[in-house]
Amino acid sequence: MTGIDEVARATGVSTATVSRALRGLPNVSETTRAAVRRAADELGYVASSSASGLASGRTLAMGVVVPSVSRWFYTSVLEGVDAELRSASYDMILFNLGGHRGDRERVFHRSILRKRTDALLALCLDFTADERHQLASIAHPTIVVGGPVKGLRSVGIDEKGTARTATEHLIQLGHCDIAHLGGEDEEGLNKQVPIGRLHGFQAAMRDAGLPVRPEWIIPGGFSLPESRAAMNALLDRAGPRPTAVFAGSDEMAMGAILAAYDHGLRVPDDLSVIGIDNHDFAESFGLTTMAQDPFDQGAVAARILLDELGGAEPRTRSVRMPASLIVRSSTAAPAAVPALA
Amino acid sequence: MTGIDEVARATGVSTATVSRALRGLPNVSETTRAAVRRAADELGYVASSSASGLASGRTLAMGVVVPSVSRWFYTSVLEGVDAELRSASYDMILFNLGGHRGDRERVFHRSILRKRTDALLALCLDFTADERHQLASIAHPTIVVGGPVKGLRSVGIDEKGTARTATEHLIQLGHCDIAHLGGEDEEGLNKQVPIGRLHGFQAAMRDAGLPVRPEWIIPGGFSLPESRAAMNALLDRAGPRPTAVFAGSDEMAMGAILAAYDHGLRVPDDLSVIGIDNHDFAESFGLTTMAQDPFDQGAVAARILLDELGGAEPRTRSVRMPASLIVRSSTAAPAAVPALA
DNA sequence: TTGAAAGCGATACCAA
DNA sequence: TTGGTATCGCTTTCAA
Repeated sequence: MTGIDEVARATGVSTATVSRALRGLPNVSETTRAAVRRAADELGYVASSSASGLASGRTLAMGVVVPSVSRWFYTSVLEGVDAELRSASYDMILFNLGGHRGDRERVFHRSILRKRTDALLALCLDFTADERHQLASIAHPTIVVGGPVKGLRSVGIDEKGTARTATEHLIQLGHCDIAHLGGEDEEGLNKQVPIGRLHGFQAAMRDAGLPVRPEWIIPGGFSLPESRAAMNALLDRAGPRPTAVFAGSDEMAMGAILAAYDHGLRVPDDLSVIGIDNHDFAESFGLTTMAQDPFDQGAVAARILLDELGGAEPRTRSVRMPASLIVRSSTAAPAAVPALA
Repeated sequence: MTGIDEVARATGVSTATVSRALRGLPNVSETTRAAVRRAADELGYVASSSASGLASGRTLAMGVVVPSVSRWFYTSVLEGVDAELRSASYDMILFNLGGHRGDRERVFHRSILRKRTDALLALCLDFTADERHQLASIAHPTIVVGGPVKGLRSVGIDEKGTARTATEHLIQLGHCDIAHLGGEDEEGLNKQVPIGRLHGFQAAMRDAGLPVRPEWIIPGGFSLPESRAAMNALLDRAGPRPTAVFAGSDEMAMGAILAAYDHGLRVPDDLSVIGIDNHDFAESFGLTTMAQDPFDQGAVAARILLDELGGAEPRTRSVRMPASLIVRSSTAAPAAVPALA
């Protein structure tokens, strides 16, 4: 592998100058810089990340911690983070918790402390006191996407407000019997997200003077199959059925739609369904939803970290990103009751 | 940040011994090792990856190149790779090409040469001659998942054979008018995958003496929305309609199912649909499919690289992984024609 | 604008 | 089994 001294030799300058020239630092004559660049290209020289990391104290890599990589929201954020890192020539080190409980330790103890990364971006995680302490002690810029998280700034939508708007959409259409498909999330993930959505639902119902039936608040695990099963179970029960469902995510909403089909119900005629996300499949399903843009959220979060690594003043406040209603064909006024709007 | 010499001082041994003790190398008395471990824990010491990388020449990180992170197959492979890396205490550096054309250069020139990684695992990529040369010149263990790729070993299913089996399933049910929803992939991705599947389809049709109508071979871009649109276009056309569709992936198959619904067709009564993958949603869609296990494929590929990094003999041959038919409710005999089976 | 030389924090060889 | 020390390849003062 070509080393810096070979480039220096080829150019007739010192290694110090080569280093400066290649990194675009000032105080290098343009002629020298050009010569160095050419030589480096010809020799195929690229600085070793270990060596420069050791010498400079910066790895030019960002750690990204994800709960899993198989959910639309996470991968979309990842794409956004990636786009931003790319533009800054930063590499991404991906820590996938993927249900492996004990693995958090790997991230917090081994990797961060190993100085493999310059900063850390976490998705939808909740941190233990110990972990938060760990993070603080390293003076590593850190941020969370899909918050909020106690003691850390985050980037994300207003969970409660978004859920409220979704629910109000159904109420305005004239629905009174509304179920909520919620996302009971796994241990260690940020429970504030599903909880915020539940609270928004309850608040909207309360404000409209509508009853919230406990048995109509069912867990969908943020997944289509689980939601479909849960919704089917609800529809199987004797007694009155809801005329609408507010699902805490589009994937769950799709599960609800399929469950409606399973029961021979038409959407939106017999059952209205609204979700949150604007998932890639939402349009295909004709799904009315509260659209958010996780790509953007990831990009914004990454940009904040990069700016701070670049010397910018740390921003302490969280960033609230927008969410907006997109009406498609999965919601309509209930069959018997005329719309109020 | 705690350094190795602080641990050495605290323990009363040399840094050399600390290094050996912590890495589990032989020739360290158990008493010493225990003492060192304890001191390291107390001080919160973890070796700097830059420093050890520089000194040892190994980064304990693997580069993983993905075309994008928003397709089920890729993320599933990623989970498998991750599981294997985790067990070996390797970190994952994720290079997401994500449609950013020029970005391949980043991977092949900057990152690999920068020695940020010890090995490289690529998903469904096709390499240019230059890139292949680049890879070879670094003596970096490399492998591809979702091949085959000229000049590189790969891990993947028998594309053609799998497609043939899928098509034969439809033929055995009595279908003669079969369309193929194919995956015209993007530039730079491995075209062998969609091409292999197309060839398998054609071969099965030919062997059965069935005609292949060019206008019934339509591109679905490996995506649900695109496939739904393409399928809708096909169903819109005047003239005879196919009674069955072989989709090159489950996501495309789902698009076909939704298109059938768009046209008021019932599945499987009016249209049978089969896919490839056994996607997370396949069961919910009642989709008959050729199941493959990308998680496993990723794990196997990662294991091969890790073994070689551990000193194992390089394996030169590609690995063929299994795929098997799962019959669900999206396929049945055509309405008019009785099943042959 | 450039060069010389001192680290950065581990690893690995050679002695002991 | 352990310690001393050269070394990995670059960055970064400090001088020139």
